[in-house]
Amino acid sequence: MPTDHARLVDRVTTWYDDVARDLPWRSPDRTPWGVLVSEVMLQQTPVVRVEPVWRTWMSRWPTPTDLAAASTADVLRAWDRLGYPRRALRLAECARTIVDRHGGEVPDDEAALRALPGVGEYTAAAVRAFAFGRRAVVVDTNVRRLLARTVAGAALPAPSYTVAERTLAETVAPPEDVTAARWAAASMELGAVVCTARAPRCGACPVRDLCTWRAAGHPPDAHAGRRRVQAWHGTDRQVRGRVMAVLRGATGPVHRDLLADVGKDPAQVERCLAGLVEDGLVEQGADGRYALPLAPA
DNA sequence: GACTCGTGGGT
DNA sequence: TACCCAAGAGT
Repeated sequence: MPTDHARLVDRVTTWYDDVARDLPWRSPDRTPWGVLVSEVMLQQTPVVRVEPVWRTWMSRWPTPTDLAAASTADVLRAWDRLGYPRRALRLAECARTIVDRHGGEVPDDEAALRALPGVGEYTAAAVRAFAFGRRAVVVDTNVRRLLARTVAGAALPAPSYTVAERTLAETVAPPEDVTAARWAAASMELGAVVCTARAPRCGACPVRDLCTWRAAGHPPDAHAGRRRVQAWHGTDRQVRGRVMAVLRGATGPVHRDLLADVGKDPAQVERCLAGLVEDGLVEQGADGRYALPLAPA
């Protein structure tokens, strides 16, 4: 099926050249560091929420050296409500690692990128493709869905990333650096704005005539009902989030009494505070009050 | 592999 | 309203 894959790549990349969103980390004057920051922020967080935070962040800490010197409290406040604040800690540690081991420059090879805190298979590939224009097999949730539909004929990919998907993505990715990098950006974009999870806009799709899922009459998700739903109400994550929101908004250390109402169960609040301290997101002073950590973690 | 980890908008 | 889901990583 190389011919079909080549047609898919050609159509999607041509479409992308016309309609790509004008995102700041795609600007011609972008830096590898700016790309890396965007990728970490975009992990599980929508573009619309990341963009303003990214702009402020890059203005304040334009290089890894700048971020490496920042206090943890400043980093966590700048992260604001992007969610999963441990990512912010990892990004700061990532900056320090880049300064210590790579002379302040974002590395461009796979192994060095993967060794950075907060950088996994996806992010390493994305940085190689988007920051350095290298061929990398970039597979995120958008690409998984796009390939599931167009090639595999399924409504949605399997709940967890499979070897078969990885192999398929490797096969579809074109061999040349420039084309592969374009395909990486274009396939993600199509999944994000047209081939969406809930209400795909097939009428606007440049490859609708090639789509196996469409040809099969849009069969329903075979994994429906077996997908684990993310619990939220009453969970530790909700309580942790409330604690972090209070501490971000506080000007100084906060007494435990002011944190009592973030959860119904005092034991849960206690457990969450201990976990946040353990994670390096919160510090408890000698007087017992809580605050965002001052020194770099 | 199964779990955990935030937040807010769309349907 | 309740649920779904978003450029994943680390344990």
